Amino acid sequence: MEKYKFIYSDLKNKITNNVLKPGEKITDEISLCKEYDCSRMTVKKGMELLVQEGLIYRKKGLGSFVMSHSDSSRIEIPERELSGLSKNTKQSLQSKILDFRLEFASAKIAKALEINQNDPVYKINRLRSINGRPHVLELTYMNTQITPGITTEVLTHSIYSYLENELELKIASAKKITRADKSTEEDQKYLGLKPDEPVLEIEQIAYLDNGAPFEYSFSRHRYDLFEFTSFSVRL
Amino acid sequence: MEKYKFIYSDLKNKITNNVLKPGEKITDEISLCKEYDCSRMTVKKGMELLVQEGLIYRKKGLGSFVMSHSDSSRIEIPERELSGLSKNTKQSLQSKILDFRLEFASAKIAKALEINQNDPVYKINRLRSINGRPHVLELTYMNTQITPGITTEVLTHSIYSYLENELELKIASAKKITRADKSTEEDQKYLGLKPDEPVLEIEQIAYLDNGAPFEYSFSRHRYDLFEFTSFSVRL
DNA sequence: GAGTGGTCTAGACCACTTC
DNA sequence: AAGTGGTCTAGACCACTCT
Repeated sequence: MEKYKFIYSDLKNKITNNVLKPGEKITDEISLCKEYDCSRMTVKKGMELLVQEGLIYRKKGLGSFVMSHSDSSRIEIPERELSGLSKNTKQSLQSKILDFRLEFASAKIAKALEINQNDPVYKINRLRSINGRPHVLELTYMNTQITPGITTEVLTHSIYSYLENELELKIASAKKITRADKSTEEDQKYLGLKPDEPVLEIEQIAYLDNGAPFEYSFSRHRYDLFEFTSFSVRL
Repeated sequence: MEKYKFIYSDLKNKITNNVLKPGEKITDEISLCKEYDCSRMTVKKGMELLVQEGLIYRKKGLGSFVMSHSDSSRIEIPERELSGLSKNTKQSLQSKILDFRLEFASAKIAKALEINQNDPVYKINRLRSINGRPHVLELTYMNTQITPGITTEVLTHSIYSYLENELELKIASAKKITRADKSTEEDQKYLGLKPDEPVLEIEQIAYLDNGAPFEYSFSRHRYDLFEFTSFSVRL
């Protein structure tokens, strides 16, 4: 592991394990250089990751300090996470395939996936449940050129691990749009919602490390089971 | 302005003005060093900001490339933005004060603002409209110690500009939780929603540059007028 | 082999805070 | 004045991609 990532994860561990407590001052950069046997720039690079994550804040002339952290009851999904679910819960996750077919790309889908209209795409509609309880309805379109060989077998497990382990593709980034929406009859049927109960929809385009969009998806979550957390820092 | 920020904003301008087009290769680091008369680390620091924003991607051995960008019809609010609205729209924004009073902090509010229960807090309930049309119902709690002197006068304008210009406080970061919710009768009344129409709620704790939380707010947006965009990069 | 970005160094100078 | 983090330099070496 790179030095700066080691410093980042080492300090992160100390914060989450409460070895470094909220409000507490963190050892200064020069001392950390000696502790980790590296240059100041490397310490800075590691610390910067902690700042971006909202775990610490730093003030010129004063030092670096641990920020206070929270806890919640719903399923929290950090905005940074790229996968839909898999890594975010240690509970048992099932996927029921509602629809799986090839389609001609519509104008909207073609634009998102940066392909031509009417190019073939996989259309995947899955109901994802945790401990047998429906949580999310996930509609996914994928580029058949980039991600060939999708089967029902792959879909019942994790698409992402197939892409990374079998196809050796590197997932690099994702654009997300979050909105609230009235539930449709389909939502109500599969998620067990009443007609007046809404969903939280995440529209996502996921990109490989070569900038190519390989997935365009719409995840409709039960409004009472999900919330998305994020942290932003001023430039 | 610092050199790396100049490089960042200069390249950003070239991308948004389509001087650098989607997919196009960006001049390599060494050449940029000469162009901007600086070291490689400085060029890197500027480019890194563009990567975080999803404007470019970089590949070892290949170069840096402009990512494709989108456009939308609703009001888009980048997740990075800290303010509620003010900067995100050039249209006329009005604030109607529905409630403004002092209250004893509840356990929940005290925890968020890191004060003691029953400490005094400002409670502010505002209806924010754009071009006369109600968009957001904003319930805000503020620490009276940190942000004294809040008046109806201040509230009808921007709280943020009062804090930054009058009190000279520096707003540094914010934690946000995004969720969908059924509209309450109050939501329906002020936002003009039908009973079955939902809201998009953003719960936010905003922090100063000394790590102190000064604001805890709940913004309930019309579901059909808002969506929140975000971009995430794998570490 | 030539070109690219990624990591890292060992300093320098500055701005800010506290004493 | 001493201590802190922020910016910047002018290199080094490595890993990766393409030819």
